[in-house]
Amino acid sequence: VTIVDVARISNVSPATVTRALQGHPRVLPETRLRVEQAAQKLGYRPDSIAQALATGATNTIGLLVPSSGDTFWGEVAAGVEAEAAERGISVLFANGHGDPERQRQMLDVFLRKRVDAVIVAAAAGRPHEWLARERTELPVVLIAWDAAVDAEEFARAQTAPLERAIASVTTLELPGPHYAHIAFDAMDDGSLAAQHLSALGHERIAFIAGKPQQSSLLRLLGFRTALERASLRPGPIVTCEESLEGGRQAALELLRSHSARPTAIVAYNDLLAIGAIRAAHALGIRVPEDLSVVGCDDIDFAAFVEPPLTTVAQPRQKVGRLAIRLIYEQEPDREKAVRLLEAGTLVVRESTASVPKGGGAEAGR
Amino acid sequence: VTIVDVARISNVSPATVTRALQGHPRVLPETRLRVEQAAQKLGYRPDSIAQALATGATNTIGLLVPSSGDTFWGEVAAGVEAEAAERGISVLFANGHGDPERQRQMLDVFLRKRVDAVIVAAAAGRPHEWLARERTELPVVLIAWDAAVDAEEFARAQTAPLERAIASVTTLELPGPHYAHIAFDAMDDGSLAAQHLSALGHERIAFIAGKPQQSSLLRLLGFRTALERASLRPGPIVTCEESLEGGRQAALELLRSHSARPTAIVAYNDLLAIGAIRAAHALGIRVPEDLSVVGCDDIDFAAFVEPPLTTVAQPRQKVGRLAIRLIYEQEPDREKAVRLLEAGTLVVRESTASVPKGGGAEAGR
DNA sequence: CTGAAAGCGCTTACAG
DNA sequence: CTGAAAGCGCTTACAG
Repeated sequence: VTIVDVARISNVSPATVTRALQGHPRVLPETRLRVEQAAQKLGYRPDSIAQALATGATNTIGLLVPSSGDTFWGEVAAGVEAEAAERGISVLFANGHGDPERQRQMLDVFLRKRVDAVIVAAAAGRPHEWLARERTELPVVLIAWDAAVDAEEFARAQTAPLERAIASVTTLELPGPHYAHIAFDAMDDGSLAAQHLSALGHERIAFIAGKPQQSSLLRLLGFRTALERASLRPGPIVTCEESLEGGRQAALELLRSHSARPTAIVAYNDLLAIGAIRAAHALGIRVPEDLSVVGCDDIDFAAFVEPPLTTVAQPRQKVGRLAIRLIYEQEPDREKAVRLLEAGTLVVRESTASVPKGGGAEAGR
Repeated sequence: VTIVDVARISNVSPATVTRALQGHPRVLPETRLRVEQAAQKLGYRPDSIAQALATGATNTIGLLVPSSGDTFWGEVAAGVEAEAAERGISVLFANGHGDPERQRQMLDVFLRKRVDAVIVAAAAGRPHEWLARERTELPVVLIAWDAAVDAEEFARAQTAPLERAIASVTTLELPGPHYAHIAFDAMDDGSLAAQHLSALGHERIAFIAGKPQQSSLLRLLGFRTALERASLRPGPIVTCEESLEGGRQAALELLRSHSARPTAIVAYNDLLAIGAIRAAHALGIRVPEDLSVVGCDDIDFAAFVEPPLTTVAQPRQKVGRLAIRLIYEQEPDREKAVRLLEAGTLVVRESTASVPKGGGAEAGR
């Protein structure tokens, strides 16, 4: 059943059917009614494909995630979908599997499907490079692009004077002009975590860092900033693989040391934090009585471990919604890169407590 | 850049461009080359929208999930996406929020976007009813439709003779003809769990059931079947709200009872199982030394609780992939409802162990 | 207020 | 092997 069926039944031309159904002002109320009834009766459903071809807009966006079946990106996707649905926009969904080549292929599919725009979450590689190769004017919004930083730079940021370290990281942040970027405020995450601990009276606070990526570096820098603000010297900083096991190993190293043992640990993310808690358990160190641990991200099971993990939650849904708003509300001034920084919020659970009596370090001696 | 641009540059008609690019056999190798080079040079990307309008196939399917940002359905979605991507099919993604009306709306969008088929995961309500109202021939495959059963029936199945109970549930199972249905084999899940425990020597095994839904009922019936096979009488069966807290309450009830305390519990799902473990901890009952607990689903954090949970994992990705295969490989004999039952697999972790010495019940006396 | 016509970018019989 | 033509189902100036 097409528009001409409706036209025939209601004794008007197809053009009038379009106008009537779209609420075009200059249509006789009576003919509008006739058309609507005919459409209703026939169960007419305008063909979006034909509409898209005629108008040039598909009312569809492409969403590229780095991995699905993951709660974190799943929720970002949920935010995208929800905001899109409210506006009558559909979302084409694809998984880049963290692989730049794969990502490019999916982008190509999106391009051919003539999406209105594409949202790329946690783009692999350097988006401005592979996007440029596609030769397209398609609006792109990046979510949480996390650039790799080289190992040297990473090491330097751990010890370099704070201001200089921050300055050098900041220059890396932009994924290039022309692309809007919505990022989680990683530096603020690190600050929130450290500040929470210093407010609890901790003075020896260690940091477990992850891969040499901007986000890890920024959280570390935020951590350093908060401590400096509290006139505290940062405790030991260790790097590890981003897994439960990595966190466990790192914490073991931190907690076994004979010199002043930290009374608190900030981990780059929740997985590392949970690993650290396991390490503490294994050494007979109680959490939070002897050691406080704070993670970052508030992944799904952060609330389910023992003890439930204090962490910094990211506004995942919000960031997804924002991306859609950016696409459909923003003046398309593509020369100026848009950049939005979204702050996380501290979620206090049971893995943190006031500093143990006597400063806590003694307990380890 | 359209097909006519390519045609002009390569000195052929648009029709020939189509043929050349599609690998149509009857094209002079030389002209094919010319066309390909022109396309390449211009960065020509055939417009899928136009193709869809001309051919009638969009190479796109619609996927409706009950909630996104959930690992379980996220993984089913990942399976769908992966299998689709391998076939060059795109997936339009929408969230029904478990609301039948909402679901219908999204289906309508899919219909207008002329998807080749739609996959509905965990459909809310009675799919054959609301699907019928859409007056469409669109192929539909349902994944894991879980029908509500009325409370009486639910109660009856706990006590009725096994064979009869099974028979009565089975009649409810089909979501109607015309719709393919891929389901997790819930009865087998329950059997696997119970069988694992009886093999460990447990004889007093309780069951914590969830909402009055088919899946809960079937797992219970599977549980009963396995016990009967092992010549064991089922332990107490309690029902509760499907949450951590619900599981905790139910277990409290089970474990506090002065009469013979169960040495093992099968819970309808992992959440309930984890709640049950918390209850045991609170009562000073050790898991798995004094009490074995097995869950079902293998949700993300099942491996992260203390102790890591023994559970029955569902083939989530597989089920997603299967749905796509059904759509693109199946002979479309729409009169015969296709129904696939996918079995889960037991994942043994640390919440189960051999029955405590002396039968265990004594421990509670 | 309404209609006839052209067009969106492709594909596919039908000829040759 | 290749081209001209018609068609997919809508929309939108352009007339009237």
